[in-house]
Amino acid sequence: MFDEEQAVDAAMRVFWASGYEATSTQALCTATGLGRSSIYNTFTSKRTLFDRALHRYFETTGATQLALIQREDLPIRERVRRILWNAVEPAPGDPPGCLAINTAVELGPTHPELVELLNTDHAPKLAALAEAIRTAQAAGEVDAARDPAALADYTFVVLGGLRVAARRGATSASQISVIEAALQAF
Amino acid sequence: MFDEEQAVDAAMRVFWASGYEATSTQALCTATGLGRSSIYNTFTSKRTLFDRALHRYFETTGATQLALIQREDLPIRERVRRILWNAVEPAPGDPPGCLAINTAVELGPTHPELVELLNTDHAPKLAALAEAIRTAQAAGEVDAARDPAALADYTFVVLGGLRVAARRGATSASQISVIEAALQAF
DNA sequence: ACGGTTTTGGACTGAGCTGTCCAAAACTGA
DNA sequence: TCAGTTTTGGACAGCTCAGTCCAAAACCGT
Repeated sequence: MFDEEQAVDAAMRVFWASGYEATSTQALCTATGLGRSSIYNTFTSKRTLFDRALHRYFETTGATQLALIQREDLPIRERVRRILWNAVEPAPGDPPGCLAINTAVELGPTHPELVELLNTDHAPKLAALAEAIRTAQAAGEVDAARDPAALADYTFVVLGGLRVAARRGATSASQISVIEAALQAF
Repeated sequence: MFDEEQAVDAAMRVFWASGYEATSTQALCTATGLGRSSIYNTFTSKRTLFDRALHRYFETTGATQLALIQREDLPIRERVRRILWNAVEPAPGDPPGCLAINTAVELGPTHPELVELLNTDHAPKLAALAEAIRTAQAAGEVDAARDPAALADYTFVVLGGLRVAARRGATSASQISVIEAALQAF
């Protein structure tokens, strides 16, 4: 009767902004514009809806991120720069930070199955970036002595750090200067 | 009647492990070994106890961190390495990650007064590290063209990223290789 | 030892939470 | 149009939550 994906999207933004525990089912009803029946009929439980929201987040952000990693027309340093820039130019209407990181921080130690979910989303991006760095090394763009997997890991750790900073209201200027500092490691 | 600091310490670890919202007052009673009366008599509310816990976290971790930043007998790169190593060798009995970062992520966007609190703790460490880097530049340890404040900011962003990774159960090996990659930026 | 204060255990309160239920409304195919 | 199914609103149930209260116990200076 209603657009399911649209409802998941609205729920996603609430979880993203406020976290899992702090989000009430009432807040989800308000945000989606649906009644409790509709939500529970369609999504079974708050937790299931959260999982759907997380999957949607992966699909929407993961695809563009992966595409960016594999843009071979750009030098690797530029690709990494643009990955990190996602943390300084949030799309309008998006809450600060990153739902995946919020989830890892809030629920990681207490919900191992979510950690696994986060990892299965993360692993291919990590692998793709490591592979891209390896190619860049062959082309002489990056010092061949460096470990590509470590550099890929490093990149996402910095991205995570930027996303944490965003949750604290870091200024764009500060984020940008951190990115430039981070790129010196390449 | 009981050791107040010890109670705050126990509460701190529960908040640190599970987050603010997911921690019930009952869990705080169990962890501290106190009854509800004692807790509410002494700490007024869950939120006040959380603030106390956060302050305790600042005092215990902030002091050693600041001391490390100012250890002029060590080269700056080594000091930064040791700062970052805090994320790979957690003290036994400490939950994974960092209470300050967990708080920024979980409560930052919805509780601006906590962000302010986090910032007043963070600012002096940032300033001290920037100053230490400036001194290191004068001694020729670090490229003088780099912006000390940006490098200091960068260091703590990486630390934050490592702490997020720790919440996802990152291996020590991965954390260490990220640290070594991060140090290349200096 | 003892009167006065402080602290404690644990029952209690009211609010808010997730999830259920059902009758009415809306939709469907023929 | 109309029987049959699906979806919806909103009341409801059961539970857990943060916080209160009070009588009993523990503590204290003298």
